[in-house]
Amino acid sequence: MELSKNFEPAAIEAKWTEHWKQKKFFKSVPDDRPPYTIVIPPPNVTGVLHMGHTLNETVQDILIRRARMSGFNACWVPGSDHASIATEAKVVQMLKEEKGIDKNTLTREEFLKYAFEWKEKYGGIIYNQIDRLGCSVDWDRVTFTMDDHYYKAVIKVFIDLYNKGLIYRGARMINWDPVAKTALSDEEVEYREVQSKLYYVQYKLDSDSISSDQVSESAITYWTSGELLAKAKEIIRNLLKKIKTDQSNTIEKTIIGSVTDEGAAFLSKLTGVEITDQYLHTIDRSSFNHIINNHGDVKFEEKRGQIAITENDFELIIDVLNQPDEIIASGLNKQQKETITYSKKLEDGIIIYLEEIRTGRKELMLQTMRKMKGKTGLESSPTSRRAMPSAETESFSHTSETTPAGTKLPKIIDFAILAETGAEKINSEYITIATTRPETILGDTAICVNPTDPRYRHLKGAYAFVPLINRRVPIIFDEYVDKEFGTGALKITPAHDINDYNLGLKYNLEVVDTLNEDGTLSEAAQLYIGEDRFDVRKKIVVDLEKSGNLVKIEDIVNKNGFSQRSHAVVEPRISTQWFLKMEKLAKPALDAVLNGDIKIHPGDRFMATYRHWLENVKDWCISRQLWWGQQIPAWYAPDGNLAVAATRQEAFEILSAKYKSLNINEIRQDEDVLDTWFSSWLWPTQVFKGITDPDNKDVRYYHPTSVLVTGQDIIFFWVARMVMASLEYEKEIPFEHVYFTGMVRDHLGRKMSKSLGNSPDLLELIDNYGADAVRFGIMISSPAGNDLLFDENSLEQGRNFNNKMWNALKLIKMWEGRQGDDITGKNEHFATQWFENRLNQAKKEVELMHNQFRLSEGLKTIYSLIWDDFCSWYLEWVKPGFEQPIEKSVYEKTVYFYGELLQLLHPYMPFITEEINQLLQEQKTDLCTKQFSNIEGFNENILAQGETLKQAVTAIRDARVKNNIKPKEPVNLFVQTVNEVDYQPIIPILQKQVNIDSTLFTQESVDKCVSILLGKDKLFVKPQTELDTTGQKEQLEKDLKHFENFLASVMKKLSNEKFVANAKPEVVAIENKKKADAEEKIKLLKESLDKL
RNA sequence: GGGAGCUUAGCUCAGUUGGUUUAGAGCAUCUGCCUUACAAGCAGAGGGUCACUGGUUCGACUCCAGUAGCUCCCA
Repeated sequence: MELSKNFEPAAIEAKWTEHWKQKKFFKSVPDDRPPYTIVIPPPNVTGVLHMGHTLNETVQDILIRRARMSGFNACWVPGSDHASIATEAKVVQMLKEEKGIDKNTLTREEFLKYAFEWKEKYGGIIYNQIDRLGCSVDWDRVTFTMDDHYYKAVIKVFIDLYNKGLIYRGARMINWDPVAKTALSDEEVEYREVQSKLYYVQYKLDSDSISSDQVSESAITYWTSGELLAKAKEIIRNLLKKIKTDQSNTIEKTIIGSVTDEGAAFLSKLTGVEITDQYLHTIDRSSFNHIINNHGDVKFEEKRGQIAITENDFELIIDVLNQPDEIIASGLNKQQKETITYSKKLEDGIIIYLEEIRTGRKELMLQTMRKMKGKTGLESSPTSRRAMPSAETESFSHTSETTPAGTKLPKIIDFAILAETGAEKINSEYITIATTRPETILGDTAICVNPTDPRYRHLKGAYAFVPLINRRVPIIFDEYVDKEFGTGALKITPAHDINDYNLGLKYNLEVVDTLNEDGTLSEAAQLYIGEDRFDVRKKIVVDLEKSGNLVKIEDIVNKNGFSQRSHAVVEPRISTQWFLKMEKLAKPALDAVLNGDIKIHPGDRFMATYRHWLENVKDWCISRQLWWGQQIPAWYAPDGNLAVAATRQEAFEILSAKYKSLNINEIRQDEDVLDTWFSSWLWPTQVFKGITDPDNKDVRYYHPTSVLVTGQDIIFFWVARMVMASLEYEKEIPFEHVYFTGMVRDHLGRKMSKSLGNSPDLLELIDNYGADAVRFGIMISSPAGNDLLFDENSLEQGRNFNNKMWNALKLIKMWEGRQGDDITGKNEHFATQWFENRLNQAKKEVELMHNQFRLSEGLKTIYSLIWDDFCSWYLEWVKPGFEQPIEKSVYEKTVYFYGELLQLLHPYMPFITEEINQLLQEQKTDLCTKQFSNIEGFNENILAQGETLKQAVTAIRDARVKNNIKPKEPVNLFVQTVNEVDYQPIIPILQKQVNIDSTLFTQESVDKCVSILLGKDKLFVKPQTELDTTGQKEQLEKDLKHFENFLASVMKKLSNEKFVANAKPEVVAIENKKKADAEEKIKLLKESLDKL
């Protein structure tokens, strides 16, 4: 048989795909074997596979193929989801462009007919791609989220959750896509930075509403004792957050302090309020642990719920305020104790002053000062003058009252909390707000300022007028407002901003919805009615300027929400939608992951994300104003009362109980459909019909599935919700493992996107490189969870690998016809023995990596096993001379080894391995179903001999190059070693590999040779021609230098008494051995140098 | 603004409880080879203050803290 020069994937891939299908290898039905199940994360039915999918499907195929070859009943369910918004948008566009039909002229039924036609036409693209990639899915189980049974399941779940009281209908602020004219879930909105303008607009104040005495007050911040307490807690908490290291429970503990009389007097003076509250710093449990762990000599005790720290470690404060802004003073205080006083400016203009009183640990203090060098004028003014914060600041001090009497004086911390003074001039005629969306001022119903903001303190109870429409709106005070942003005054538009909406609820503000569905202004806006929001923005700026309300315009970069589907700017909008209460569902879903029932890979990198989301879960808006999807099974009587039921008839029966005279045709079904994720969260269950046919044989066998492979970006959208759905409806987790793949980027690290044109076409890649090479390329550099920088170079590497394997096949096939008798004791026997051990070792490594989902490393191991160990070493070692026969047993072993290698690689590169396996020798079974045999042990000693052989070959080749000894010139070899036995088996191969005539063992150095240090042994290579020693001398000197440096570092360790005393004995022994070895090598090298 | 993570060779990444003969791989680079499986190859080589600053320790790429830069998620 003639084999082509290079491997040609195209025909071979088609052949095997067809063969596998015909044999139904990937069809799975429940049997006695343990199941291994994967459900594909359903891609969008009308989309195409991008590189992210490709990575995903490849990972799944590797897992499922390996499981199939390891005794499992492997089942991989393919399918796709209906992607309501994306698909509907595409169908609408197609109707318009291809048929000239406007969606509005169609009935729902007509539209759906077109949509299904579209799905039939384009839905196959994605399945074809999965097929071409070699994915071993069970095509008999392909599922689509709009299949009849699936549709019913979604409806059933909706009704069930409604009856459980978890689904409700309500008016809420939602994300509105004015182009698709539908609500979007939070996850379907993408935030992007855009260049925009910040408009400063002044609103005239209603002068009657401002009391005059308030205006005259100075701008100093006043706090009530309660406010001060809260503020202090917040500051300390924020500071301590920085040193929070573990995520254990956040039980709050009081750590230090209470106010002294002196401190209380100061606070009273500052606030004008009598201080009765205890002034406490709080700290959370994890910060506390951190301090305990990192300051070993911290002593603390609990007393009346307070813990007094009595440690004397300066570091604590450094940790808390790790970078003081300024050291104000240092020196001795009245009690002749060393003190250091420094300040830290915090947000909100608050300065915290701390005074450290040291009790004799001068050195530590100096050390700390050194740290602060450059930040302070400390060194030039080491005065003993006690710092007195200047005129406008005062300080007070206190000691911890919780320190038990008689104990060593604890550290004393002085502090003062001060308000920064010097606010802007008060304007009692106008209040100026800043906004990026001036068109929304028509919906303003309040202005909000921060209650601690001195600039607006005088406006309590005041009103202002909205420009152009003169609506009188109140000025309200809420902590929510950021004093730093804009003017510190915020206009409130409850109908068009989620935060404003919440404030509206809190302060009972009027809601004025100024927008229509399509993004034009409504009648409620009073002006610009019917005009687009962006046109109005331009116009209103002009009008505000004319009316004298526009103060200034600044450039600003801010984030806008865009619809993931239509890319329109999303409008927050009040709307009546259906919601699912998440809290009760979230709890068990969180527990399942926290208690380890579901294991996330890699490690727990994504645990925090999962947890964070489930602990802060919000109700899920599940309705969408579309036609493509499951229509909400809610039916309305003419007066708006509703019933939730699967059919019109059932709904009618419920409603007619209330309305005796109701006609069945009078009731009307809700127009909206359900969010696509509301169907895909049932995926692991309903692909086995678990919802529509509970407890059926399939779902009992396959569920919970083994592993879910998906991108980390849909932890919320999908992973968490599937856990909820399975726990609710199957009473068990949906999958045991979750494997997160990274994001695929281009080789410059940019996201793949259509607009950048950096997203390659999968089928084109397969055409160019072959599916195996694509799989190889995408896997070789994608450790779990890491982003993958996709580069066609790695596909090239895959293609080269294919050719390497192809050529190895050709070589072995050449030997097939020239098998000779076995010769006992012939040298090739070492090669087969060695490779057998090496193979077992590698198999073990690969198994280990698979168990840890380290697939990329598994592939690397196999790649190097095949290329380096098998092709570069083993085949060269057993290769017979030109036109010489090969021993029969060696040939057979070689064929066997190659078969084993192919099987090991098969899950990663299924096509070429099947093909070569088939060509290697006639096979009874196909590789894809061939079961792995048990892994046998390996002999370390033989592996070590193999290593010696490899090193000797490399070293002698290197010596030849460096000393200009031609490869064709035979040399003699002398080996100086105490382990002759280890050299005996490898010498024949060594001689053959580096063209050695004869080998002798020697006890002494040999003249006129190149000497090579190999471990503790010495090799002398004696050429026939005269030796040029300059190169060799250089090399020897270099080696000598290296070992001398090494010896020095070892000696440094060994001469350290503490090391010898504290380190484990075996570690010391190792160091001693290193020393002895190094000394010996240095001796050998010196000898060699002397000879020259 | 809040949270999570990353930083090791030109590039992409390993480095498994702190001690492995003073850090490994692939790609890229350089040198020599059209050697009878493979030039999409073979044989060699060079290249790293493990981001920075401190701390803990007899000992730190590894543990801790801070700083800087980058990324993602949430708002």
